[in-house]
Amino acid sequence: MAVTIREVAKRLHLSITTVSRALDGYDDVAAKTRQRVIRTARAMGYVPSRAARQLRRQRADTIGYIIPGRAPYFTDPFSAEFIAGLGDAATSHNLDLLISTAPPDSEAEHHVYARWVQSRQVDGIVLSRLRLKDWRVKYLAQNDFPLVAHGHTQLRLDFPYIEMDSRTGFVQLVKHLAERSHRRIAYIGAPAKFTLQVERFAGYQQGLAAAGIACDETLIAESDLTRTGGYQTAQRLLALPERPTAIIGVNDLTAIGAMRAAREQGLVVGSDIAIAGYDGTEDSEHTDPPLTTLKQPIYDTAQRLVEMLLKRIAGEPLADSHIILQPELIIRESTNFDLSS
Amino acid sequence: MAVTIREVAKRLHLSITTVSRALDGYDDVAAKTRQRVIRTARAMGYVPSRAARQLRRQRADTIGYIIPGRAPYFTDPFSAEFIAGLGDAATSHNLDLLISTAPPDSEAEHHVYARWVQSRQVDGIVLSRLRLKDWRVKYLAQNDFPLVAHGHTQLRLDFPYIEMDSRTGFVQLVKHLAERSHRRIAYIGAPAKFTLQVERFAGYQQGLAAAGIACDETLIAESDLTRTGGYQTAQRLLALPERPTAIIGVNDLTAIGAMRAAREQGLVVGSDIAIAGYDGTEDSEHTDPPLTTLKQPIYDTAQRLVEMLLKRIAGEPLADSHIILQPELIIRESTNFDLSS
DNA sequence: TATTATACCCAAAACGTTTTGGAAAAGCAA
DNA sequence: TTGCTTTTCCAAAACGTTTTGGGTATAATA
Repeated sequence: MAVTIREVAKRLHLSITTVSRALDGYDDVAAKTRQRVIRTARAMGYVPSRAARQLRRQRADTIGYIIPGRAPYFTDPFSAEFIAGLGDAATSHNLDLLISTAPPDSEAEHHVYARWVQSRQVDGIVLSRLRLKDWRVKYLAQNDFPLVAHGHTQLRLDFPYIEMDSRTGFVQLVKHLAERSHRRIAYIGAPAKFTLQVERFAGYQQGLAAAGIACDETLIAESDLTRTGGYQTAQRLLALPERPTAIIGVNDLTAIGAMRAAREQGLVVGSDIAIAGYDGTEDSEHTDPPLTTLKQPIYDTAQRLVEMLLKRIAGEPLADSHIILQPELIIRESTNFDLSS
Repeated sequence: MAVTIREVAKRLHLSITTVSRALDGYDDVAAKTRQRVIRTARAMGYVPSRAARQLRRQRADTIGYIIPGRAPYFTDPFSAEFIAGLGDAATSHNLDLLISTAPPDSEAEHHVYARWVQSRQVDGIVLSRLRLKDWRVKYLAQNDFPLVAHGHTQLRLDFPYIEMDSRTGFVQLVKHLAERSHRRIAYIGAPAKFTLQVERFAGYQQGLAAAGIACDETLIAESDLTRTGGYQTAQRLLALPERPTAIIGVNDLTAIGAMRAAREQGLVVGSDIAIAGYDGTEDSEHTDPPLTTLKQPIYDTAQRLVEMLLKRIAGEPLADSHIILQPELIIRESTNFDLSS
């Protein structure tokens, strides 16, 4: 059985109050006593019971994050990198990170959030992949529960977030392609309920308009943010009577799937067809050819979000609660050629 | 403020004992009363305080898993898929999953494990990427703390695990290559402290021996399980006076990095050179060409591990505490050609 | 010397559950 | 009616902390 503060106190012939306060660094305990306490506590391997502390302090020192889990989405590098960022930030602030899985908008998702909020086992929640009308935001705001998000919603609710200006990013990307003589630029998107889809798609359209290219409905397709989804959707696009000369994926995974589809049609990516993605995950560096992408700082964003969340939990004001970052256009061989040459 | 059991009791003019027992399904409360309790509890949005329950019950209903975090490793698909499996299994058993990050064998890693064990905030721990002399296993076993692992160690300690027979897998893989006329088969491994490296490397050597190929030291290199590591290491191997005709990566990421290096040398993977990996993550399907790999059921393994862990925690006997699975050799175009033709 | 300030320590309450060990009420048998 | 079960409920203890509100020496001041 683990050692409790009572045993430490007994060993030292002190009250548990004094032991507690010595360890917490209060100044109403003699320096000498504090030393004794700290030493024996360590020697005895004393670590406060998390549950007891949580109960008394009424906070959990834990933040929560929910990933889609397996079906219908599969784990993607975005989540992995995001979790790494959250985890490292949590560790460095002496927090714990609680993870759960639930498919977006499922019954299970409602359950998990409700449980976490009501049972007070997390002090705050990090959201990603926001949806236009995100019930999670509504729910958490309603319960006055601390949240921060990667991305925003269409709701009239104020909450701290970090967001990529992916619209502008996609405008740049389309421009880049148009400058290389592409006119038939396809777009493989995500379900329309995701904010990221709306933003990126708007950028795509704006980019087309800026380049004076009419928007061709047949070149617009929806997929599910996975490699396999991108692959299947691209197959359809490439089977069109007049196939696109460029494909933009809503994320890198989609683009990677599209590259495979193109190869299987006997097309050489980087000369017959251009393909680009979004995210700038490590994958994109190692594809054949390396993938042009819009890079967002996933890991760092996760870290910053944790810091924002901590401030929100502590009730401190946020210097800047709506942070907008520019993704970086990384041009690689998958698009870096002129179609007409 | 969240609603407590006391408020529910007051509303119903019952004792908190009765409310508690009604909700927990004891049979010493009248059916009618139970209905009333359940209904109002739900109506009031009552959820038991996790901390209070943990404190009283002396268990956390939480399992822990620690990932490397960012440096020096980067998030890889293995972790992502493993976490998805753990998370889904945890959810379906009404558990929580606590995640932390710490670089292998670091000071921080010791800290996290010690804290989790001593503060009783998790009931059990899942380990992956075991090391030959894994201090974590020693430490947990010493403290009689429930653990399950993906892989084993060289220590004389008994604990439940699921393990891949990756040795046999690599033997098959080498055989596959040898049958296609390869004699210069390189191997890019991981640091020797990992069990997986020892096993897979042994399989590589055994496979060479079986094919009557002398082991050439210059074709053996160590990397760090990342794409970038595989890329850099492969560059060195390909710069040898007599370059290898096949490269086996200790995992898919390494192989993916190697593919890139090969392409950059102007080699065509799948005809000039063969490259294969291990893991069978989704990445491997979409590379160019698709990557030959040894597939292991990461997601399912994680799920099964959680179930084993739960039994260990409950003190129930395990029907089978050392499970050994065969990886499946998936032959794709990256190796499926004969060198001499 | 008497008073006050300072330094150090502690008992008890509280956090919100679950569990123990009955007690009261109701039903049944004699 | 009396005694015995059975059913239904509950008071109080316990889990291990932190925090509140003093209390008791010792030192400083008058």
